[in-house]
Amino acid sequence: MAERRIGAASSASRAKLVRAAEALLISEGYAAVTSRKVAAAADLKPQLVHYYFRSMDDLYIEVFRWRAEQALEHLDEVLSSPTPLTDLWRFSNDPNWIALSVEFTALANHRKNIRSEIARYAELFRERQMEVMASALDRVGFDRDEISPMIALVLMNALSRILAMEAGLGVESGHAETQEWVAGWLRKIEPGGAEQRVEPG
Amino acid sequence: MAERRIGAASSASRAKLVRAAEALLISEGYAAVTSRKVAAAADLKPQLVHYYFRSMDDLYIEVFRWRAEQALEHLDEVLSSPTPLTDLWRFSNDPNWIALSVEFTALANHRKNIRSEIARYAELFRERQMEVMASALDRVGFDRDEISPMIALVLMNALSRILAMEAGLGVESGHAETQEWVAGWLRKIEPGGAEQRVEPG
DNA sequence: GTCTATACTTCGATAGAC
DNA sequence: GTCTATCGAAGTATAGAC
Repeated sequence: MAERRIGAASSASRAKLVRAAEALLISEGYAAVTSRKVAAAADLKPQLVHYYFRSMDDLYIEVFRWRAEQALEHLDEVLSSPTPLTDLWRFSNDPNWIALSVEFTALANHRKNIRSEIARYAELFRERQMEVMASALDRVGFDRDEISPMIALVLMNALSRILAMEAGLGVESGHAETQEWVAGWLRKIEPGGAEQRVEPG
Repeated sequence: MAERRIGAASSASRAKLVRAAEALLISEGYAAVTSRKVAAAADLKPQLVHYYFRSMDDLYIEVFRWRAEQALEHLDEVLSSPTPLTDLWRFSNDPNWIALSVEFTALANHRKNIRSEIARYAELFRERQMEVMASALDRVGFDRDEISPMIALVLMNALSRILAMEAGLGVESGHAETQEWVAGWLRKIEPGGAEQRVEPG
């Protein structure tokens, strides 16, 4: 049978749908991202979702790609920041980004297409962030045999994500103490970033 | 209007539904946990789900409570283990537990009832795990001013969860190195647990 | 290229039979 | 106390009009 026609990638309606879907994903979760709700939020007819996207999964993937590309560009800026690690820490703490991550992780666990797309970008992120971490540690003169940039990166990433996720749930035990510990390290490595530190919690 | 009647908590059918729902949650995600699919997996009629649970959310919460209570009991056993930290690390790495965590975290972000239930248990877990961590560090004679048990706990928890989540997605950069780093610490603190270490990845 | 009318599937939930 | 018959709402997706 003939393939159903798909709307142009440059369409304004299409872009509206992607942005509406992202907002819904963050505020209500992937199960609430239905063709009807997305269309309503974009002020369009539900059937348009299926005209511009072959399936709902395709729409999810488009949302992810759009945001991931934005994040990669942001990482490029961070790389030339005077306080890259502090910026990196704050970036991983962004509530919207965390909410999206949770949704996509859940989705990815059960949809092969989405999983491979996320894995691809996750490797890109780690690669890009490694440049940031390695150059930051080098600049302060840390010995690579004592503190591995990769381990430091994975650690920082894990901490920021879990702290943000827990904070979103209202779990706070140990957060203040851990945030202060991280802040101490950041002050040591990037004295300039200290005063712009985000409040813990 | 009169409240709909709800089946007895001791019912065998009810228990079958909870277990079927958990299996579905892990294998297909919360969006796939519908009354019809749960009933089919439990070999019961779909309407029974609504007889035993006021809503689907109530069923999700019941699944969570059941598994969380099991986890708390497990933590009690770990507390008296010769290698508590190694056990804790392995526990947080359990793929089924991680999959459930991801699903419930996503659910909790958008459902107040579920969120408060998860937050409640998360605090209980941290409390119980703090006993494990503090006693383990004390036993080896670590100085609490140099290494805080709470920070060590949050760190270990964050690492194990993120590593397991990423591994589930197929993301592996830096994992071997980080796993080995953790294993090194565990060997230092719990020499007995080294040879039973789980393979990284 | 863009959008609408419509098909038909599956959902949560309740009222009522046993 | 247990289970079934059934409803109305909501879901994805396609075929066809403009």
